Amino acid sequence: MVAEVLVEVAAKQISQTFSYAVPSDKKVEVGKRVLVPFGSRTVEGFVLKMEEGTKDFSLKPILEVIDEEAVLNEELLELGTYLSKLTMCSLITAYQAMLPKALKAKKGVEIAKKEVSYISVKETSYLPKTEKQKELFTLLSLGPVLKTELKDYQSTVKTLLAKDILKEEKKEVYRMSSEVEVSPFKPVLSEEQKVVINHIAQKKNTFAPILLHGVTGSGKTEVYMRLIEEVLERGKQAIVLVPEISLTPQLVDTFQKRFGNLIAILHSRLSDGEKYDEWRKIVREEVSIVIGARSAIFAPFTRLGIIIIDEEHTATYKQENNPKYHAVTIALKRAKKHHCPLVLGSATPSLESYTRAKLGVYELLTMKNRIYGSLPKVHLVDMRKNLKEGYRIFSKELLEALTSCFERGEQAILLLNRRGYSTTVTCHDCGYKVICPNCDIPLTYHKKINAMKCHYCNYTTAKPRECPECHSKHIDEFGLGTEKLEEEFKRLFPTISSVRMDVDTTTRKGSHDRIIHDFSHQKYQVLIGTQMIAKGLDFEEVTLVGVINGDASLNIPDFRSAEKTYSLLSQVSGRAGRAKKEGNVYIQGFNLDHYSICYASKHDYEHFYEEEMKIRKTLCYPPYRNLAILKMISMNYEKCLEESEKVADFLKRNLSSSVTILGPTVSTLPKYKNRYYFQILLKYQDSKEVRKEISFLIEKYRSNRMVSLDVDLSA
DNA sequence: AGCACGCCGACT
DNA sequence: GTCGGCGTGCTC
Repeated sequence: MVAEVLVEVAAKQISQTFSYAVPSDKKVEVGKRVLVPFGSRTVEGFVLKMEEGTKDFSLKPILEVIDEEAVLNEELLELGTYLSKLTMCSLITAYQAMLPKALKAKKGVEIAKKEVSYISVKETSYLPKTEKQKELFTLLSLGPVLKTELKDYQSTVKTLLAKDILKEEKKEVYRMSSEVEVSPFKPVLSEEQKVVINHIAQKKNTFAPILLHGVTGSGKTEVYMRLIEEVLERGKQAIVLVPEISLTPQLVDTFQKRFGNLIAILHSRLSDGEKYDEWRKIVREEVSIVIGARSAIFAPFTRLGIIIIDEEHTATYKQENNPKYHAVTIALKRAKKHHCPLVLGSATPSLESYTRAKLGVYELLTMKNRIYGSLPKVHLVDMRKNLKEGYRIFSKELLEALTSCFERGEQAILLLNRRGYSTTVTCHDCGYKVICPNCDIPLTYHKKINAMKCHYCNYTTAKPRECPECHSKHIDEFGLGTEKLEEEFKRLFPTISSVRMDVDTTTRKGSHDRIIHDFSHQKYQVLIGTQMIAKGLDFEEVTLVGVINGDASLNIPDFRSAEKTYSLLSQVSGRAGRAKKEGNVYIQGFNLDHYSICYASKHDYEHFYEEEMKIRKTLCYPPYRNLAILKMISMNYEKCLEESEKVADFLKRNLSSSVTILGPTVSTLPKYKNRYYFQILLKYQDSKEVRKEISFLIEKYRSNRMVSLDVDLSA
């Protein structure tokens, strides 16, 4: 037998397999990982094919089979080829991206099953001799006991084990076996929910992509759960994607109360061992539901009955490193394969999805009303006016609203999408700004650690006492971050308890959960945070949301900045007044006339969509055109620019005039970790010629050590 | 990606 | 004359 092996070597290399002889004593199978000699070293790889016969006796043999069971089943093998073609990455990169770390083909990564030992009596006729032995046998009389629970009898156990009177049995345990209590309670469905559920349930065993446009608080989670119940009844399985699961512990909680331990959970905050265990629960079909972030779309279920993508518009569904795929694209592929519905849920659908729904590519289902009460009232607060009156961080309006909110004993959320204490450290006299030596962007001052940090590469350095340029002592912090906002809040409301949630306060595992748990149990009256507090949280007692610098996100140079602003404001507004009490939202800013803010304040998605689509059309941006971003990366600035120009020239010469080629220009992040970034933007309709030329370029730059080329086809 | 092979500059 | 610089190309 000959096995075709895709070796783990060369992330850049094209998808080429190598043939190896299969030793007769080894259980080589397609989809398993094997160890093979490769050049002068030994590498891991995936078996992709098995063929009869060995004409070529010069073939090297497979050295070792790593897996007992294949890690890539037939569907995943096929999905990998799709992924590599879609994103123009190598096949090996595709497969590695689909698997948890423990199952990737990579040497040095060894993550084992977790086992515990149970002690039980083997020789029942044995009569305990000592006092210690008698005690031990009483403990064991009820059945096997965990070895770790017999610490006081360690030596006794050891002796009796050696004498073959006791026996030790190892049992595999999952690192995340949470005993959850299933609650039989199910809420009464609203009319809207019933319509949606019935409609989607009819689509069983059919490929049916559906956009579920439901306002915040309209009860999408309950819809998902009812649909899944129906799927499980038919013996099928479900994948639920959420933006970042550690930020949505409430959704996980709700699901666990309904489905108990039928759920596997996959997200970035799990340890490698935990991910491995969750993955195996799926493979062994011990669970029927997966809730997870982006990569959970590759969960190896074989009888998928539904795929649900919550908060479909979220940017985290797009992977930013290779392979640069969008989870929705993969979901469509899998739903088609399994003949099942794909539900994309959002209060603020992406323009791409909404357009597809309008064109009939997706079916559009709408939920316009909240289960309880109505949408909150949104107040736009002009900070120019407030500044003149001496209100700097908190406006007069927001201060009054906060005061009365606290008087009523209700909770509030304050959003500022900027972490740290201040945005920059600047010299008053010469204007010098402290920048990151690796990324050339201003460093952010963090008061708690009394240091400045780069928010991109995490470079940290002490704050200078004087200006490094002109030696003036007047060097100080400018701008506002959550750390300072919290400090200012505490100064203004010394008796009100508050908690801050951003990257800096949630580095430890479980700290998200703790903050959210404590806030929902009224331990704090105010939650202050960055955008991570905007999504999916459901706090009944929150009646007030304040957004500081609500227009700041409009200034980022991204064609989606208006869309992101609209959705961020809608999402965070949606946190207010989710129970019976009325909610109020205050959005502070300097540029509140912008249509994204106006329409967000009126909860008017339809008009926002129309307005934004006009701009996308004029500027030839998605969904009217496809985008490809080519990035040239090098440590050497001149070389980087030079090669970028060559690439742009090449594209201009070889692509038809229907493709718009912009650049090269410096990237949105011109320097990162000491590497320079130039980019070329392609706007096109037909992807065939674009893909052809880009694949030529990828091949060309594959071996270039000076400059590397990075391609994003799903921007 | 590694790692060898290979062809040119500064040294014991 | 050698040691080592890193450019080029191959790995079943």
